[in-house]
Amino acid sequence: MKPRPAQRPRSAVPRCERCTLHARCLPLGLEFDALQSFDDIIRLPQALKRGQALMRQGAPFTSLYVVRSGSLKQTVAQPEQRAQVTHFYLPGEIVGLDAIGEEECHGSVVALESAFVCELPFTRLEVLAERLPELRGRLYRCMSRELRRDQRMMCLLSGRTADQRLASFLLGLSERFSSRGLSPYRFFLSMSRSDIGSYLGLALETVSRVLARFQEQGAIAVAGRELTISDIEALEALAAESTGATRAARLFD
Amino acid sequence: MKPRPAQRPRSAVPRCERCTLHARCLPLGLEFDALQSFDDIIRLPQALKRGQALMRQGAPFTSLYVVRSGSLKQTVAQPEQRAQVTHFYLPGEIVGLDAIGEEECHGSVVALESAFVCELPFTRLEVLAERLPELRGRLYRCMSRELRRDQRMMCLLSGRTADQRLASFLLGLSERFSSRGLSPYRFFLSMSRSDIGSYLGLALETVSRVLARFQEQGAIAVAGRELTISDIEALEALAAESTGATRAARLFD
DNA sequence: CGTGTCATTGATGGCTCTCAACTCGAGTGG
DNA sequence: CCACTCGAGTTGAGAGCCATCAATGACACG
Repeated sequence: MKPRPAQRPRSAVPRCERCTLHARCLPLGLEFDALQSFDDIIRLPQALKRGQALMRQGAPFTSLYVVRSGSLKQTVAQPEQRAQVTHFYLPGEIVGLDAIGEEECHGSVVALESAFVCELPFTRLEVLAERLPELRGRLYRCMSRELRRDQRMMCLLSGRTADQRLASFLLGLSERFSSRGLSPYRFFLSMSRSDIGSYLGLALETVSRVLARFQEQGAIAVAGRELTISDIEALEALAAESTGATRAARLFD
Repeated sequence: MKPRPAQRPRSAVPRCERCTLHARCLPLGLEFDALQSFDDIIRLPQALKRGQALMRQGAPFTSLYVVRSGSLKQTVAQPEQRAQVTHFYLPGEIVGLDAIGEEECHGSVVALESAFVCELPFTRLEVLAERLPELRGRLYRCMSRELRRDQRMMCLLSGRTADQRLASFLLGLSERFSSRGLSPYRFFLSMSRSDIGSYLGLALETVSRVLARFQEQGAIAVAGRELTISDIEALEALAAESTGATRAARLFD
């Protein structure tokens, strides 16, 4: 509520080198002086409350954002369709890569809980990239990694059962939390069942039912949005196994 | 069959400025002398026969390719799953964006028919991009456009019926052919029903059935792989309409 | 003219959506 | 402190879409 009184001095000048996310963020691998330049273009960390929008679909695109803490979701509304969740963003991940080169934001991005983001005005980033080959490389890599991520998602959505989708989703979250130094076995689902369903192409009731079944089977324990993976191997089996008639997955050619 | 005897002199030195795809290709918007540099790094157009692989999943990544003629498909095999078609490439489109910054190719890319591709060795492209800001911008734009394309695909795959997927697919192809100067109403499907099914997350039998039904309804006419769109508005309606209980698509927020 | 691939068509079963009722907890106001 | 409201989540029953299995037809290739 109160407008952060004495906290300002510390965050007034963002310091990437001091950021705990440094190892996972965009400027990874930049030289010291390059990092200084990077600091110069970053805007003050921005606080978002739960439900607050970071960008709105169709609004002019100006900046990329790096999640510093909290989590967000991207939703895309297409004509004649209901809006769908297309992405969840965790700390260290970059929001807005899909709008580069466009005038408008491709989707709306909303905070799922209290969150902080660092703003990277894209025009300044481009100027900086002009003289920092490593930064260009990082950008390319981030984008192509996201392309691969989306393609895995497409594979998941086409022709996998609800069990497989949900198991893969949980394992993916587990891995992302793990690589951020958090527990891979116990974490908080900041998104609703409805969000998960929209993201995975399932009805929210199905999400609820499958989670309950996973719990019966002893693979996980869920209590509201608190999730514990009790048997990760069982979960991996659930993610991999085919519809029942697991006919040898043809990995031909 | 015969190894192109007298044709070589013309294609020996590729000339982007003369290429009929110039308006749709990567170097669009480059100045004349920049275009010259671009010509320098392009390798001889490469011919592919139907079924021949341009890249194989897991092989070292070295180059991007631009499709000059013909069409290709990308397939991605994931552990414990059957391989899936993730992309169809038409003339002017770039193959390999999802492997940038990686050591390995992300998926296999195979020619669906006789095809020509221009090779762009990535290291040389990077060097060139160093001094051509427009080229960097083009690359970013291509990648973010593909990100948006993938996200539309994800929306299509999650929660749309077979009819909607197939109608959207055909409309998408129509538009891509159209923007290449070909007829939007009559074109050749170089991919098999099985490929389409894999791409759309449907069984090949379903693809066949739905196409037959679209024909009954008078929206299209199919004869093998020759496709004619006879009523594009009907097709658009099929792509848009919801499962039957079209409850108002909530475009809230 | 066999052979294989691709495509079509039919019958059946199952996964998941939809509709609906209910529980639970938080926030609000009396 | 309690009743009320609202949203999120759970659970149940039925229907529908689509995958699967299977057989047949079309076509190219050698």
